[in-house]
Amino acid sequence: MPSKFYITTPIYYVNDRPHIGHVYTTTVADVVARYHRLKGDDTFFLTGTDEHAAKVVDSAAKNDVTPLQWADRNAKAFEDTFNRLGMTHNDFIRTTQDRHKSKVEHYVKQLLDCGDVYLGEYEGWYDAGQEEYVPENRAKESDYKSPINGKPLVRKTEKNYFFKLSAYGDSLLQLLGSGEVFDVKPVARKNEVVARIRDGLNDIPISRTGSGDWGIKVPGDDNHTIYVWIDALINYLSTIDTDDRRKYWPADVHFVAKDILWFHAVIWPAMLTSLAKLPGNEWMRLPRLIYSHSFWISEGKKMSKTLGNFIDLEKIDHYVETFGLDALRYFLATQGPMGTTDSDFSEAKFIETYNTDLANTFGNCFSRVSNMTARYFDGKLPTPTEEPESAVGIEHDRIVEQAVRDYTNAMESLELSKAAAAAMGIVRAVDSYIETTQPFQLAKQQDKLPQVATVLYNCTESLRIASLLLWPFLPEKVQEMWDRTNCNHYTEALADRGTGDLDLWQQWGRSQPGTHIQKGDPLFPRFQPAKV
RNA sequence: GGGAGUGUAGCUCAGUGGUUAGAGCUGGCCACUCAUAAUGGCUCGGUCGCGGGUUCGAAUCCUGCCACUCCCA
Repeated sequence: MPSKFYITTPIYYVNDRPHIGHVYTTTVADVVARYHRLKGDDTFFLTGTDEHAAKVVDSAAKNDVTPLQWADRNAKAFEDTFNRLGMTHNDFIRTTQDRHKSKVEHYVKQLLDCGDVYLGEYEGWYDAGQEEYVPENRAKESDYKSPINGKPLVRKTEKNYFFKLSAYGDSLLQLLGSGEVFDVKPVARKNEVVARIRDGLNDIPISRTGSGDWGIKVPGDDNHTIYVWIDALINYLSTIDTDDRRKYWPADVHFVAKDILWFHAVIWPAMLTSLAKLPGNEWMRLPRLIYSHSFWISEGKKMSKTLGNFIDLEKIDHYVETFGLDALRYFLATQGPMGTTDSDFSEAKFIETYNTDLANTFGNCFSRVSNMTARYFDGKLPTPTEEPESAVGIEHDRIVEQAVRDYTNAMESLELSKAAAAAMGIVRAVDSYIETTQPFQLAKQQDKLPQVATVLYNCTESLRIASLLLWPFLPEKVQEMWDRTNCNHYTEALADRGTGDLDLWQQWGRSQPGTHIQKGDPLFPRFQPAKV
């Protein structure tokens, strides 16, 4: 049954240049969003930029522009990058936009009015570079210097508005315990969160002073600016808090990297719980799932600019130019750090994945099947003369049915690697089926042509179904394949963030005999590493 | 300092008490030729980090050690 599906990436810190981390999270979210559109779900996929950090003001000053000009420039870099990489987000939210700021003011006002945000006093060790306080035990560990940049921490006392986080520990623990309405994945991350909540929650400051005009003021108190993290979290809600979009809430998945898990798994749901208590806000339920992935390392080592192994935009573009956009998507989605350990982005691994799965398996199998169709049946999909399984006693359509089930289950639980493997399994089964049935031998005997027809029909049908499952990972090349096999109606239905009908499309036997099948160039030319 | 994990074939990983520990990739051999030197089959390869314990029986449970990783508002 089609339903609504709302998926988000974090909004990205606008002072950064887009790099593999941003591209990874967004790609993974895009694969999942495309899967839901393929299924027919009314899908909303959100990404954007987080712009109110104080460092934006500094960078702008250094570059001799206004903060907003600086933010405009860098936000555009993210938007351009995601568009160029074929991301299908439905909206791109910027925290400097009025539509966001007005909502933030509104929600914070509500929290003030209900007493969950109050004026208090905070004293602690402040890391000016990171714009955050460092807890006492960690400050001591790092010798009262910034753990990030080594500059001395400052003892700072300030009046702050606080959010009553301490009031929400028990209800969060209870919700996480059942995992039914609100959950954190993977389980190891959830356990970390639960353990920390059990340690006890303190109220947290949600405002800062002295940030000039940059940021959103605390309603009714111009001396205080809403802490940038609070401002940022609200984007998930502010973007869809309109009459025509409210139906998308709650978010089905917030994809985040492990470094920002706490904000999403504790502070954000606590804020929402607080907001939802207020009349008219009953719809502000908690997000269903926070999914926290890990980091990429590069060529076996932590990425660093000095090591020269940083996967920046230039490097990403290089991979896209050399292997194609789909190859990058496939590599990120299937080899990436969806679990609790970091993954290694290495050129050798990239090439291996590309050649093994895309060139040798998917691309080659399509070539051999379409080529035989051209050779023996004049490029027209032949009419099968027997039941699918009777050709050689292999229940070929059953194999496909099982693979579709495995794929769907994996996708629903966000096991992208497993899902792709299930789709590839269909292709491997076709290769094996061809080996067993030997259509190229049978074709030498005129009276065996009906058998060849059945075999090729079964292969084509299997590949068609595999292509549907692979589309979220490989949209460009799959669409090219659909062009060549008269399946443009899929492309048309899915164009422009449209929706498909996987339940119907994946049914066996929907390919019409007589359909023209065009061989064409290899979908994924095998990559030959330059010999040294 | 406190807490939580991980350690299984060259590589990435699956396998939570029960026959000779598995998959994919890589290497080797064979077959095939429709296909992108592709595909298919076979095969090489592991004292399941190390030591103790529980058990008829442990990669799987307990414990000590070693190594690595992650989390600590």
